[in-house]
Amino acid sequence: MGIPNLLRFMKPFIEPVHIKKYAGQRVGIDAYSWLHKGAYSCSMELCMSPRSAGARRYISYFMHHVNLLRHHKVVPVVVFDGGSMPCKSATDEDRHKKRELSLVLGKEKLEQGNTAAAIDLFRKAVQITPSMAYQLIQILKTENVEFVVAPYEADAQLAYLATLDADQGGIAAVITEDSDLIAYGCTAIIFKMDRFGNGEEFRMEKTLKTVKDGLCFQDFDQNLFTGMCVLAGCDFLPSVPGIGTKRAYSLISKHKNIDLVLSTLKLDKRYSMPDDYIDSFWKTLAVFNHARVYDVKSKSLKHLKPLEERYLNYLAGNLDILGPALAPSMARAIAEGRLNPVTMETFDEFSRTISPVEFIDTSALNVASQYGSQEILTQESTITICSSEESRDDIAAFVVDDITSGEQKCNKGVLALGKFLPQKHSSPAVECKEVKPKNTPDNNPFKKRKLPTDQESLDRNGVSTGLCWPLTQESVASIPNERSSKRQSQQEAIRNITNKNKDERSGLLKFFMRL
DNA sequence: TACTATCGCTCCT
DNA sequence: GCGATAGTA
Repeated sequence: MGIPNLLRFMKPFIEPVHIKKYAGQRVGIDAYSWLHKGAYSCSMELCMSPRSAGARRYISYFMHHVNLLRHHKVVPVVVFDGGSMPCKSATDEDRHKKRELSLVLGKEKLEQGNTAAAIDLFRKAVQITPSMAYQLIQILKTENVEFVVAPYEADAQLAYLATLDADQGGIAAVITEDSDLIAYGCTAIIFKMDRFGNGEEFRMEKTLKTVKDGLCFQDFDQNLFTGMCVLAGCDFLPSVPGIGTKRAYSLISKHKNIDLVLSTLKLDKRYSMPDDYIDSFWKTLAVFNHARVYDVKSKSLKHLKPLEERYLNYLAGNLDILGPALAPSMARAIAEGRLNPVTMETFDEFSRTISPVEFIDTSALNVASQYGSQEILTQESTITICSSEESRDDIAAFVVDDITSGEQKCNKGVLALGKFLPQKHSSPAVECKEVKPKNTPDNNPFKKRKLPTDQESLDRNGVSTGLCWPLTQESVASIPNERSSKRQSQQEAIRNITNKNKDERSGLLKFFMRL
């Protein structure tokens, strides 16, 4: 997903960093990145028994990283994606079917005793659901970790927070795996952060100043830079075939004017630019520049950057392409994690809060007994609960894994998280009612990373992870909306087969024109 | 030759 | 996302 190849292209401007560099500062986290990685470690449980303790290991993964940050005196600010409308485009169905297929095949392999193959398939079937995000939010609340649910894209929200001062709720950098943050003009981004806090840092300001490896962005401003990204292809608009990061850079570098680049490209016989490409291009650029975000201070929706007059004219006053405005009370309820942005239902009506005790009790201890050991994460350390004979009902044996030194020390005493110690009578795995799918209005513009489409998918926490706009069915079909460009091309192949006559971009035009 | 497109593999414990 | 490689202007 994001801009294909952008990270590789920007490699000369990306430097190693350790999270401790941001000690004393606030750093934003793209929740999806860590949820996704965490879910990888328990994909089988999420598929086979989503309500089991093991299926919540993704929370352990997430909290380990949160506590790593806190250990280094970094203040984490977790940002979640908003939801999406229930659009049933062909691509969604394809994607959904693929996941279903992976699930079915995975179960088959498991029955046949081929666990390795089954796990491989379960990894392809697993998805991040609103329920998973909500359960994480409960833990974040009890751990006093600041979080916000973006009205639409988490990326835009993070880029916005990066423009604010810390006393306004701003952040000094963003931790993500998504190259879109670069296109949004985010000032400092940490990619590929590992469990020790090592990552790779991109700084926009530095990039626009430095000349390196034959790349020079000195004549670029933020708009040209974002234009280059859009030109290279993004989730909202595929690139003109044959144009990737390098040619996009060359074109912008040569003309230093987007209008000129587009008209040159249109006249270039080597490429075939769709008729509506230029129109779509400007609207996509408008999204990257002015997406709707939530402002914590004023508790209302704002634009990432104030709207320029030319866009106002261009969009003819219709700003819904940036995501429709929401009533402040609703925007706030979503941002604070009280309202499911997919269904617009109150979470509390349907989901039960999981207390940290229950969480650790089930996910750490039960898993420990099943798998040998389980990590519990505190602000200071990673504590491994062992399922050895030493473990008793009331006090578990644990190993403190010092985050800084990497040393393992056997320890049976002081636990910063005394409350996480198991209760004498371990409670059964928490039953969490899933959010019921409800008839959601078609104009619900949310992102569809977490959209349950039927009861079956709910039962296994299944949802798709694509991007979704307030689109008509046909327009949705035209937008590549997967995180991976591979899937994107697969979808396109399928789409071409299932609907040969459809110009894949006509839908996007309809989308823009409809609004 | 330079670049884009595509494939298979890897993320997790 | 990465590296390797196939395809193309």
